[in-house]
Amino acid sequence: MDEDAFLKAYDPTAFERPALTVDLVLLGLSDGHPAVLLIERAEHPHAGRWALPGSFVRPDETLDGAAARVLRDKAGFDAIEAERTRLEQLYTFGAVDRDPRMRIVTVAYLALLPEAVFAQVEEENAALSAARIAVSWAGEAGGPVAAFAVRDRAGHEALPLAFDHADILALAILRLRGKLDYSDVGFALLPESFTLRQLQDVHEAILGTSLNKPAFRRRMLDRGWLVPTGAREAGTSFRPAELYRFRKPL
Amino acid sequence: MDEDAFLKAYDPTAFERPALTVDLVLLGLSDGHPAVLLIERAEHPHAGRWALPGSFVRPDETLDGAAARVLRDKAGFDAIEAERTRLEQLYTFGAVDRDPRMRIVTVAYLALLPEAVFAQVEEENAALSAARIAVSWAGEAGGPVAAFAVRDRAGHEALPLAFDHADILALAILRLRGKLDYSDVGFALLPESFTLRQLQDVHEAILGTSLNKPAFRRRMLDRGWLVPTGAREAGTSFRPAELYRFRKPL
DNA sequence: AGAATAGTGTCTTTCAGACACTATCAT
DNA sequence: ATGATAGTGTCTGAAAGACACTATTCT
Repeated sequence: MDEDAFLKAYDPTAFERPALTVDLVLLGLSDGHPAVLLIERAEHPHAGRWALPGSFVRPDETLDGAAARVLRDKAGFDAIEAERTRLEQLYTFGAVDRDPRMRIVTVAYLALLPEAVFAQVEEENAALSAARIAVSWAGEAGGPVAAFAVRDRAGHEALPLAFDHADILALAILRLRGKLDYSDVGFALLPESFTLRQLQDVHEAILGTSLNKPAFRRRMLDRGWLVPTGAREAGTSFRPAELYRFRKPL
Repeated sequence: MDEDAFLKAYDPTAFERPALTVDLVLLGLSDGHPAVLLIERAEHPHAGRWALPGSFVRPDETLDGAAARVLRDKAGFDAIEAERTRLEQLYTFGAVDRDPRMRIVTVAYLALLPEAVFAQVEEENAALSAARIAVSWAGEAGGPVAAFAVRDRAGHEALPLAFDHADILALAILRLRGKLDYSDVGFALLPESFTLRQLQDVHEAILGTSLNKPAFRRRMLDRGWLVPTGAREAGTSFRPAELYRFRKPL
């Protein structure tokens, strides 16, 4: 049986196709802690639960294109912000019953938002809320991830996520953690200029561990990706730290 | 505009959906070199070109399930072999014009086959051929990958790949390379028992570099994943190397 | 001056690369 | 014995962890 015979036997127009969507994990920092932008579902299925922003993929757009459209239409990014935001494909989720309405396969994307953008989007877009992420460290090899509402975290109650979006979120954190050390993702969450302490805090928040200060500074400075701005932190009641800017390696 | 309004506006049953397929990158070693199993397309589109084995995703199966089905039906794996083979999702390709017939989005999977399985499948399944992979190292950051027929490599002419399958193959090699150092993928290509030299050869073939022998041995043995079998290599005209078995870390 | 954090000097340990050396097997 | 590869001992240098120390700014 060769491929063409197979294609005839399974003529796609004659059979039902799964629906295809994209879902976006929009990560940022809220109070120095990792957080994600979520939409509260108003109607069922999963009414009252929180979902990642997403959309169906149209026949005439790429997957990346669909993800970029969600960024504009559902997260309210303007063209410039959307252009600047780097969307990275994360994984494709295809469990048969992941949506109770019908068979839907979703391609998950991950984007890291600078603190200012993250806060602004959450403020301007009433449909979106920032939810702090809490990671359970059961097995050290990447346990389950729970999301908490960043505003209503007095009781530390978990925000219920819709569909399999908790799995998607967990994978996003793991991906981020894996790339933290050898890529420039650590800078994507920070504003234009930042201190080394802020950078270290971001790394520690994502990794869930504490890092050695001199070693961290050495590694970061030796890479040559940091340019001192000459300016210093303002508004502290102690010695202000020097501000650095991230410059992509040549 | 909230999600439900959006869902109403884009009722998926009212609009055309992309078709969804899975494609498998079945990697193995041929003569110590990385190779992939390909199917020569008999009819157009892309007649005469070589394609990764794949299939449409059925409504009642997961993506992983569809990939496993291709392994059995198109690659001719029996149930036991298919069970043993670990399929890993690689990436989802969604360019609008990647297939000339219609809009098809494909989820690519990667599997590593032990030498014996690789050779056996190629021999028994007339539709499949092993093609050696050649990697161009233009930019050091992962340049284009070309596939050569392993049998007809006298002239070193590139095998033309169908659709965007060259891109898929290139990404598979990059993924493999990235995981080689911190995972156990290096063992998946080797037979049950193997020498440290064979293991090093596999690593060098995938990385495209030569490695330091004492350092390599130290790293591998210190990980505690290797168990000496007590037996030794046979059939050499020199000192036979000790054979090791891979044991998963506890 | 005191408090609080920024930033550095240095010792130790760990580990990869390099190189030379010894060990062992077939012929 | 010879040839060829397996396998190891050891030196060196690079880099991380630990710790203590100095520096700087605000109140």
